[in-house]
Amino acid sequence: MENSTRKILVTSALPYANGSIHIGHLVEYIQTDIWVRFQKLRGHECYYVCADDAHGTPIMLRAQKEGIEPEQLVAKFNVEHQADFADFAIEFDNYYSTHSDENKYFSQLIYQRLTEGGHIERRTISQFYDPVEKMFLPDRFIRGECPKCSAKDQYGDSCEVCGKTYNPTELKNPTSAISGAKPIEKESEHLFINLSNFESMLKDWINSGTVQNSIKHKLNEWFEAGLQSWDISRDAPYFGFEIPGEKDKYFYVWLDAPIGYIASFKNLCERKNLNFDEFWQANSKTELYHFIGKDIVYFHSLFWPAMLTGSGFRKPTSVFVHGFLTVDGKKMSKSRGTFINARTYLNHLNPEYLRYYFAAKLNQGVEDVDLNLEDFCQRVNSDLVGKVVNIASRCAGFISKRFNGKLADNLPNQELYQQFINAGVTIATMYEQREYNKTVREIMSLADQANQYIDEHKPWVIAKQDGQEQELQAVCTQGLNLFQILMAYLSPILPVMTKQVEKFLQTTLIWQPKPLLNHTIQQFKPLMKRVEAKQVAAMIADSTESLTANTPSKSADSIKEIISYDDFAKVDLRIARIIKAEYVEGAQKLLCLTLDIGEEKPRNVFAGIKDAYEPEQLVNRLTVMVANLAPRKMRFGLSEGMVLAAGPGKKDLFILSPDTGAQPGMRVK
RNA sequence: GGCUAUGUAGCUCAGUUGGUUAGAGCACAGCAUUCAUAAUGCUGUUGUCGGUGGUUCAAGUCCACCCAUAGCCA
Repeated sequence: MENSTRKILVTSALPYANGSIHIGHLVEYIQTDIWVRFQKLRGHECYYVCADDAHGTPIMLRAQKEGIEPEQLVAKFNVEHQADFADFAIEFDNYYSTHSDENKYFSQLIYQRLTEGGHIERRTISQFYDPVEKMFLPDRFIRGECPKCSAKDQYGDSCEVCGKTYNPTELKNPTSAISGAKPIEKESEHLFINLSNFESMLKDWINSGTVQNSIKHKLNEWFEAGLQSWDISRDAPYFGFEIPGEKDKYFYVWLDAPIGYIASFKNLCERKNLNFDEFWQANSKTELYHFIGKDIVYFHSLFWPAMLTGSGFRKPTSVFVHGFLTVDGKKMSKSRGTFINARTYLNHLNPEYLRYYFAAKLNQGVEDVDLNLEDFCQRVNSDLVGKVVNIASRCAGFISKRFNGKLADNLPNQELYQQFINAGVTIATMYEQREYNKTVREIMSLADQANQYIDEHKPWVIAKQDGQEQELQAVCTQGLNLFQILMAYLSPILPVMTKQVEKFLQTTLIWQPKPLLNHTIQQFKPLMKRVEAKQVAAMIADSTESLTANTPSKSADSIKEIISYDDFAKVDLRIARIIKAEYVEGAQKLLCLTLDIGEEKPRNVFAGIKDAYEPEQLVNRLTVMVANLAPRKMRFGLSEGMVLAAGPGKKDLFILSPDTGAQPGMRVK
């Protein structure tokens, strides 16, 4: 380990601004955050930047569906993401968005330099085009029958049934997932980065220890297959940055996404007055690391270094690839309740349980990480509560009660203290190499030693002997000082508990602290509660539930969990008279209903029942509506509630009718 | 389908270039202890090392094939 101060820039992959953060994402952010906190703790100059990945077709379409501008959608998720990260104690130096001025500037600059360097080529390609929505369709938005096994309703790139990969144009009976229309093939000129220009540079770079071995193998395999040019343009309509000098062409989201690392850092530099060039110029002496998942290796170890080199910037020092998260040995699943959103977790459990558990499992490899829920409870409880916190808990009582919070003025076992300090060398190496599982094992074996020390000296026996006060104070002082070192080593993993410990010990934890002697500490308060299996069960139930609410399944719809009357009473249902029903221009499924529920002004509600009812069938009918549902802005106007209907959908939808005698505005209860 | 990983005790994982009776933590059992959030200490049980075949004096470790799981195929 170098003694001099290193200058390090670290990134995590940019989460897509189209959905919530879930515990799978958190593996990476927690892994990165621990590494960054470790570097900072050791006195290095380290910056951790990230951003939302805000561009692309899915975001454009989702915003359209919600009837808002993509900027609004992206802004909403930015706030949500930042709140989730903050609550998991993930501490970015800057969290930004790829939809920013800085990113636009760097995207255009890099493109311009690549053009000048002769790395951009043009080619006309033929793609599926949705004639209704008037847009080219990304593979994921085309559905059809698999050309090989004829499985129905498959994506445009591969078949989930037989695993075959193909081009969307090979699908049988293709339809647009957006409009349902039959797509037509249409030609368009696209821009490509000529990757083969960078082949020898990439080979050298990849074979010089920048990625883990298994990733190197994978990349070499791609080299053998031959590098193809990379399509970096998309046609309008597209949410992204326009390509300078082109008409209706935008940068593909994957071009400006990694540039977001640069942009976010630039933004930080301006706020903190840092030297941008020192970190990004071609011959930079600083270190640059990207933490990513194994699914995006391609972008970060081929395209990205090529883009950087071709535009006169430095390349990453290393790309650190990790595996995916499984829960109880299986892929996260919504139906099993193991697709757990960050916020759902936070509603039930302490974030540091997860930070610790991931740390206890993570290594520098690319294998998947398994969250075994039973193991999670046992591990957290026995390691953190039973071993580590217990050391403080069993010593602090004596110090408070018998010595008024004052520690002894010397350590009875200097040697043991020094042994703990010496272990820091190994622990630091393990942190540096991202072998957190080894770090944790090492720290826990120290915790075992500390407990053995206390057990050997039996303060509870000494406490009952007259004239042994000094001995009692000394043993407890030793125990608490060993605890101090353990917490210092754990502080990158447990930053929140670290703060509580600093308050308790009345000190600031540094990497290898001096013993606290002749020093007054505060009364001990429990630093961490045990995880209870029922909390985990509640979290799983919660995750399972949110699914049934979002995607009603056609078959075997099971009854949801029992709710209280109070929960039910929150829904204000009213009898409504449909005074007007009309088609909505441009809408696939909607009818616009005007509803009288006895209010001064009738309500305007959009209902997805166009296939099931003609407007004239509905006029003057009574039905039931949810009157206190938050109004929702849709592409066609504001919907002020919803009418209730049963059935699987399309033609099979049946709205409710009250019995004769009910009047508009009556409460349904 | 091709490729890349992974598969070791009930659970989570270590096992260096092949070398004696295969390890750790958790869980479990017994004993001790009662300072501590029933926490801690000591002792102990547990394995056809995914399967089959092969190379070798010797294979968890190398080779081939197969099975399972995950990812990638721009």
